Amino acid sequence: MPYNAEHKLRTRGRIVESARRLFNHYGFEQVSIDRIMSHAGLTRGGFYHHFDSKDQLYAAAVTSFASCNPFAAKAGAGPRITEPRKLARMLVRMYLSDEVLDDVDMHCPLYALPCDVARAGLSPQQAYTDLIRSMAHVYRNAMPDSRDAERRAQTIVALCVGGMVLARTTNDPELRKSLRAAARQQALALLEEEPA
Amino acid sequence: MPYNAEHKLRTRGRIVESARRLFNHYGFEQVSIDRIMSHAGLTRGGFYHHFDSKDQLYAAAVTSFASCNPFAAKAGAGPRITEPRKLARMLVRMYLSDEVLDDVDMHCPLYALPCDVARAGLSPQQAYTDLIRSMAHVYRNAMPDSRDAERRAQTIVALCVGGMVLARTTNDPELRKSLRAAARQQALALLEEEPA
DNA sequence: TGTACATCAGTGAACGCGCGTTCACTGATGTAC
DNA sequence: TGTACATCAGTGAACGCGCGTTCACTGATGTAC
Repeated sequence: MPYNAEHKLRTRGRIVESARRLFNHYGFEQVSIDRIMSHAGLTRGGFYHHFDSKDQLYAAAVTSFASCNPFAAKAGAGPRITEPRKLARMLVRMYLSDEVLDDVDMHCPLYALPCDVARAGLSPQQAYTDLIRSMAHVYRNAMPDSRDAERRAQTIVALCVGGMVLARTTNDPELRKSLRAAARQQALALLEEEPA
Repeated sequence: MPYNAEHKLRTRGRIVESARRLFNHYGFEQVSIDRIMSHAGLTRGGFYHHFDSKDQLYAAAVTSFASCNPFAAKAGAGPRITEPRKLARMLVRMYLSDEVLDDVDMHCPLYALPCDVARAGLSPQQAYTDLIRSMAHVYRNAMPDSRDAERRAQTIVALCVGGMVLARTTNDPELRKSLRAAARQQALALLEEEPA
């Protein structure tokens, strides 16, 4: 058998990673297979030894999105944060930061590809639902139990995603800043708020 | 002079309206000029008597949402609302309502097409910026002057858009409801809040 | 150990199709006389 | 009032390009002997 089994798998992984970054950046339709393959250091033709179609690659890329937390690498740099409220505060600040807005590779699928997913099949939608729930869970854990903790947690998620969607769509740098600042301030206030 | 001036304007309006609905439904790339023209009861060739390019049509479609606001027709059914705070409350409730979520023709471009615009040219981005500003303006007007009225207005916009983006992305009906309910409650609270 | 061979990951040219755009033309309209 | 005419909104065929996909080929690799 030529090449060991791992070799093909590693190449496949490179294609998916390349696709994930490019889709994030430019959207599904705007990125050609040729470009994805070149970006992965390969040529067009080999693509169909790994995937049946561009759609199938898309599903693989979305899955790889949701499974790997984009902030993990960054958060891992400093000391590990275990205190729930500290973690929640950091997540809000990071999510809406200039740093993340400017580095497309760290963009969250929730605001990077929401339209593509709304049109896509069921399995990406499930991955997105899980991602929303896991984000809300982090905020929920940062609050004392109360009747409306879940509502506040979901509000924070909406603020984070809404702030970033809007920042991405406008070309006015001042508005990009102030929209995220407004969302951040409100989200942090919701974390500190006394339980109802 | 053949045809009166109004005639061309009316045709143009039909094209824009057709584009607005189809773009909202299927996304910018997925809808061809041919399809837009057919949908408007015209043929492909005439398009360039009205627009220089598909991008320009896109910008016009986004702009048309703000001016010929689809909520207007719905709101127009009842008595005309002039009191700013009442208007703002109604806009929040309508924006995040089941009714609007289920009727794609009423979707706001801010959450229906955000990914398309991130890559698109300048004029669509400008149209989006204007739309964000005009929404914030409605909320701003509903509040007494204060140091942080603008911030609160922008927070409400982020909540509205974030809530709808997430609702569109998930396939869990309960989550679709609760995310919007959370965003709505917070947005309405911000409208009523005492100025800082 | 060395060599011949089979496998298949990867190559790059080519195909077909759809779409944005162009262009020569048509025919409905308002105007001039 | 009737007719000839100029305008230009709208038509539909055609063009060019890019992209998803196919395919015959290459050459690096592990295996058989």
